[in-house]
Amino acid sequence: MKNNITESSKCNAEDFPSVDGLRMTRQRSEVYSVLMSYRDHPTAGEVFERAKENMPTISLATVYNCLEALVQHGAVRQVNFERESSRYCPNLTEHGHFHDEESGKIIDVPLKKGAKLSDLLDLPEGAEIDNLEITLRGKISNN
Amino acid sequence: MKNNITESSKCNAEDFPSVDGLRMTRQRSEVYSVLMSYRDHPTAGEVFERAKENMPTISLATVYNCLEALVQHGAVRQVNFERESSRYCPNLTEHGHFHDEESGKIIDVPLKKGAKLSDLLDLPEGAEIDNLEITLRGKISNN
DNA sequence: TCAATAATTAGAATTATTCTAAAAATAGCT
DNA sequence: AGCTATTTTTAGAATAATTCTAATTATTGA
Ligand SMILES: [Mn+2]
Ligand SMILES: [Mn+2]
Ligand SMILES: [Zn+2]
Ligand SMILES: [Zn+2]
Repeated sequence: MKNNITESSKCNAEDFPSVDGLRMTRQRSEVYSVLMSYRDHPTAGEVFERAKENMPTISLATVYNCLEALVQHGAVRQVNFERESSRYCPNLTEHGHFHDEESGKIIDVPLKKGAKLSDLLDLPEGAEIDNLEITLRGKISNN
Repeated sequence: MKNNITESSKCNAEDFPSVDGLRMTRQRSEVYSVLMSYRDHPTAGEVFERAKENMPTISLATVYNCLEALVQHGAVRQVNFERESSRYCPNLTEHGHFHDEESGKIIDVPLKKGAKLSDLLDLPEGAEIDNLEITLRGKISNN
């Protein structure tokens, strides 16, 4: 029952009126609410399909523009798996992504609190990390 | 003076005659030696340019085919940065990649020996990891 | 030697994304 | 409110990395 969006738990664009220094147009608000409501990792095309339900006139170019604006303002994250189309993630906590090969699902993988990256990696001398991406692929053996 | 390929240290295709269960054609051998000689992270296009120096008739389609075969047989690794073209890595030890925003260079980041991924990540119950990709972007402050 | 299979090749096709340029919306004045 | 500058949206064209197609060439192994 985790992360299951019921009809009554769905949000509307007006529930997300502002993102820091970004002018909130109707389209940006709609795209943002699509991501905040269904908390999965849709592609731009999937965001487009969902956004059209509420706003049938929105264009794919605008969805790309809105996603870019939201990413640049740190409101959502862009995640990439191999060469597949980019996906967009509403979870702003530090986390990686596990791609389940069986179900195709993408699962957020939280970074353990207090864990330091430098415990795992031999970082280059003087490296200042602006961005970290951790991607896992595999299966979930449920028995 | 690390990882500097001098003229005399360059290798030729015949220095890499075999990769486990993969039929070693002239083209595959050439592509493989390009990767093993210059130990950086070239794109398919860059591999193509380098391979043509020794084998002017090789085609880009073949370079893509060879790279795919080498990746599938675990002889080289494919690495992706955001939506850029794929790059190919000859380093088979477990490591991540640091993309230096200033120089554009890609630096291998070794995993510390003995470090466990589960110390850093809250992996999903029963996750069997087939593939791990760690990508870092940032600057190197040298002072 | 001779089929069967696999690899290479040039060029066409695909597809996610970006670009272009015109229309619409918005913001900041007066 | 009107006016103007700026930003955003939009449809459709363009781009570019990669994959596909179908013909040719190379290799295997009976
Ligand atoms: Mn998938
Ligand atoms: Mn770069
Ligand atoms: Zn996520
Ligand atoms: Zn590498």
